[in-house]
Amino acid sequence: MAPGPLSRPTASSDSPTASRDLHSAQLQTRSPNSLFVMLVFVDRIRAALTEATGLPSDQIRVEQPRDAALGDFAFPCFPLAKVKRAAPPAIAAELAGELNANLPGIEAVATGPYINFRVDRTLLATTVVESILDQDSAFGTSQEGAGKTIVIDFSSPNIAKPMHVGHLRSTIIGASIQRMHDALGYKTVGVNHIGDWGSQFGKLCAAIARWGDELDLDNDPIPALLALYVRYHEEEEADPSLADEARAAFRELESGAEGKIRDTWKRLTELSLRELNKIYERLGVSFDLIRGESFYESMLDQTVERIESTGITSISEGALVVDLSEFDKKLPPCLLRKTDGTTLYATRDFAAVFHRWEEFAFERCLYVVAAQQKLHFRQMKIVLERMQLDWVERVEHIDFGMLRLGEGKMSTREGKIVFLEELLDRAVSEARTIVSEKNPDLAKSADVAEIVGIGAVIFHDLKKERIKDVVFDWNEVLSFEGETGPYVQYTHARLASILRKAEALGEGGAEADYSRLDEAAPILLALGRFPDVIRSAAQHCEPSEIAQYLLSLCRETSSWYSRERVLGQEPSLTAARLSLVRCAKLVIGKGLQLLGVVAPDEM
RNA sequence: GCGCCCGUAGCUCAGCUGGAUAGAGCACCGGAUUUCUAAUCCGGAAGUCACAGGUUCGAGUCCUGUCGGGCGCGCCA
Repeated sequence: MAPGPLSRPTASSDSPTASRDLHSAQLQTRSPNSLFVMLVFVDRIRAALTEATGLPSDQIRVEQPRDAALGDFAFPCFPLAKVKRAAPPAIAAELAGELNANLPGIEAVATGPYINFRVDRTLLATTVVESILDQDSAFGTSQEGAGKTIVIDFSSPNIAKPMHVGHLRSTIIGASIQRMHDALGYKTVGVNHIGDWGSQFGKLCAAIARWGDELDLDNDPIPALLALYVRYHEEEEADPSLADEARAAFRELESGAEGKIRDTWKRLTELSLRELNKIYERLGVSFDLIRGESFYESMLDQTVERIESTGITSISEGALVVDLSEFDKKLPPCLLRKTDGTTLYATRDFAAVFHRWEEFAFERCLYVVAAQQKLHFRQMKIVLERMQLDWVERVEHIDFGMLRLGEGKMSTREGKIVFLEELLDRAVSEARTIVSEKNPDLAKSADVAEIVGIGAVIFHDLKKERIKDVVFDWNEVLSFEGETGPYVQYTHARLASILRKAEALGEGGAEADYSRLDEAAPILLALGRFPDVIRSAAQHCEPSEIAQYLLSLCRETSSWYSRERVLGQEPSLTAARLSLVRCAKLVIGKGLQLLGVVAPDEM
């Protein structure tokens, strides 16, 4: 491809989309009373501390001890040292006694300058397990976002180009952010702002006008289009008249005139969308709206007029711009119209954001777009600010790091590229090999291989903080051991297997004795944190928080079930452990679903 | 040149609004399977948290500077 940019340049050098159904059997957002389990304990501790210290409860920070052996929660006494004019360890020792009297079921122990709290194991197990079983699939969800709308612009590839690994990030991250907000009761609108407009399509239409007869667009059209695009670029260098032709074609397109150019463009869009959807389907991604830049075509004039009417525009070197240098000397101007009168990326983004505001009155409008475009969004926000729109703050660029293939940027032209389809195919094929090795008798092994292969790819992309750059490495993506998606899926499958066996053996009917789950305290504490994790991840738009949480939960769980046997114990013990298994499976499954990874019951 | 982002074990990464001896995975060494999937678990070895200052009772975490890497800087998207 061309050296050119993508619609929303992905984390590489090009860009495209997906959705949330397959996977998202959307979180049901019920249970308005859904208690944040750990909050039950933390609130009590905080209240007791308020009582004992006189500090306002919002100033009391209850944290987790470094070492879990110390306790479940901790309160550092340093801030009290000044007020009380005593050494922190002395304060801790003094407070511990008082706290113990006021916190039935929670033990307070002074350790140096800290007070560590340990919840009674039976109380912990009962509270967490019952809370989860009670809320079932609604566990972790809430209604805190009810009545608020979040618009999420993600994936947004350019049409007429193949999707490559660089397009994965926006798609996967955006879809996950949408699911997290769904879980919190927000109304979410996932928008695929596909790149179906701009001078590049002038080029493509001109190319088709010249050589289109040689094309077979019905079968596998994208590579053919790509070749055409590249050819146009090459010949353009020798013959500058091609550039004029392309410009003329885009001008005609943007004029709205019906005719050959417009027909060609329509056909391109349809063909491309069909291809894109194949990938989205495999990734389990869907959109509420597929609105390309062309959707805003009819609004461009009024958009420019609207900005002009606020008096902040000017003409610079023949182009219509908003000068930003008085705001920040370092900032280049924002271009709204080229010398030839046509619009730019920014113009269309303004049209889109105005339209979205009018349609949705969003709480937040998130742009899941590569960090490379920081300047673009910064300029956009400053223009909105200068227009004195009071909703500027709701517009946020959710940026993420670039994906590179070893040296330098990806370049379709130079063949330095990994196509998305190839990546998915290889991952699935690798999964197929491993499935047949590890579990030759598995019934639906082909389905499982698809789930595991794709799961590995998605999880790999989401486990790191999104701002970090990624150097693409086949060995890393195709790894199914250690901190990977398949590891989490495997943990889920084994828990499912235990439940299946219990069912078959008719075990678990007895009344559970939760006092027997003390060995599982780390798991219970982790399970109880889940609702908080979702909330935090959504607020930060950071799927890696969920991925990291799942890894640590799975570590605890795997370690536990390698030590403790569930089936065939005393009935009350088996029942208690089965309940724990049920809870862990539920949370792991739900966490994976938020990431867009399918949780298999067997693999 | 200017601006933004990143810099934690050999490699890839965690480390919540600054808090108690910096945690995982991979790779390496050594163990665990007549019982719920060994895609697993347990143990060992491995770090001057890029460097230098500063703020603080306390800094991997905040501030400044330096170095290294990435990205961006008007008629592309």
